[in-house]
Amino acid sequence: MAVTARTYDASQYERPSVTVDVVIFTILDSELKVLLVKRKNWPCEGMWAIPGGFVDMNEGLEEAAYRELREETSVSGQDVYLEQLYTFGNPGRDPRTRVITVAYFALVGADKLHLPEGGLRAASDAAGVGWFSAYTPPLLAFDHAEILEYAITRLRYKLEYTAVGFQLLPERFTLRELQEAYETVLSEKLDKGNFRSKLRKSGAVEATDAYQETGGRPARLYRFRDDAVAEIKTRRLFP
Amino acid sequence: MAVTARTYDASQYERPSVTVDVVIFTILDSELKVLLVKRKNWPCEGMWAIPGGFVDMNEGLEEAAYRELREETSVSGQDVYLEQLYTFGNPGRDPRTRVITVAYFALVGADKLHLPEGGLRAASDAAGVGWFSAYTPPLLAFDHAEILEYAITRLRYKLEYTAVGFQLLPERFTLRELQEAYETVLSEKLDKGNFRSKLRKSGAVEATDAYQETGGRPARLYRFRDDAVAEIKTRRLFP
DNA sequence: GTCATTAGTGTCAAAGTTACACTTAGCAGT
DNA sequence: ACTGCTAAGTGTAACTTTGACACTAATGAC
Repeated sequence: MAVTARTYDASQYERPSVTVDVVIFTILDSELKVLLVKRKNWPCEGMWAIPGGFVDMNEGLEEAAYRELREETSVSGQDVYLEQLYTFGNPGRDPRTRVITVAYFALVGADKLHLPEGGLRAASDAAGVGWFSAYTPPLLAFDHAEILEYAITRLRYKLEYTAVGFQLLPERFTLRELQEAYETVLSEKLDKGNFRSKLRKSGAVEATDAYQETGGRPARLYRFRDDAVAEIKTRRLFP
Repeated sequence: MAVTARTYDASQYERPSVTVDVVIFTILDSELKVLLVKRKNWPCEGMWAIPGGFVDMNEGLEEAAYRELREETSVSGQDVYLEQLYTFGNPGRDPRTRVITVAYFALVGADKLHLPEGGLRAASDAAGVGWFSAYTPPLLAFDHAEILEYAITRLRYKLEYTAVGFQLLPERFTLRELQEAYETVLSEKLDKGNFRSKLRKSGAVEATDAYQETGGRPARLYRFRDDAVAEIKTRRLFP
């Protein structure tokens, strides 16, 4: 920070705007979905965009990201995984003025979503909200396609090395559901036996005594053991 | 970016300042060193700080980081590894005004350094420059201790999974020097045989026909094969 | 009962990791 | 010129992880 710069009277310089954008992922219908909002105003009106907003003067960045998340999905802080992604600041990425955006990505369990569809906030710049397939999104405003791509790459990395995938599922889930979530995000088939034995060794989940109906033999429901996260974070969890 | 926020007339809001800070690492005397500057002015005058400066209105973030790097070390873009680290933006991290800083980290080969000591820039906020042990830095200004810690963590990660360690060494190096660089950064002893066989399999280096004197048998000098980087980046290089 | 379907476990070969011992090449002292 | 020291550089064998695949178990439909 401002250490070796020319001596600086802060008030006399033009300053960029700073926003946070939050790439919100969930899994619906066995697909990785991202939440997008439709722009109402110039520029890029009518196009879809990653939700975001200006950082208030007395608000931390993460705080702002949580606020956006709450405004968009009514999901509270405890129920999501939120992580800073990257900061995008090319001059010219927004035609109005210099805007630097700190992008976050969030994982929300489908069960946590009281879908915002129809329940749009009042004083909004958005003309609509919806979940879109993350791999085949509509044409996006500004440089948001780049941000989304970056978020997907990071999500895949995270999933391979940490236990963060649980955040995409309801609190209790079958191992098949978990495996499908991983397969969806990684776009890759995993071996059932190997997936399960690795999970067992990691100690990341514990069995509940409930079962879920399926087409065949009922599947045991599992729960994520959050006290195990710390360990797991360090070693690779899945192939 | 600014999508769902209240309708927004940019001119009427107060805006934060945005800076870039660059954590510059090198290896000197078998130690991981970080470049720090001594602050001349309030606040935190007399304390050491990570070099940084304000982002100009028409300048990209990475561009600004390269500029800082050049100003501080006279090292050009080709000779360094530079990567965005994290954005720190707690209100109150700078007592003067709201400052959001985009932190970068840089790896510079010791041979590239025309040391800035004595050759300080003129119109500077800094009263001194120096290389410090990254693990036992002096008391740092603002939240720079946190930034440094974060940078070290990231550097270690990077080193384990990519071939980025070469950036810390001169163009030609012995395998022992390379191993020592890794050991220094990871703070961990590595096995000579395993280190070498892994390197051989990876194809990351090629032998030159020069040798370097040592206490015993002379050591072959190697060169980094930059055409191999692309592949290596994806798989884990060292234990 | 049989069949279809999905849950869940076990095995084994191939690949990778780790610890450690060995050979090689230069230098210095006698 | 031999001996011993130092550091370069290679090899091997036990162990662990991985990946492919086959097998058994529990339920509903017929």
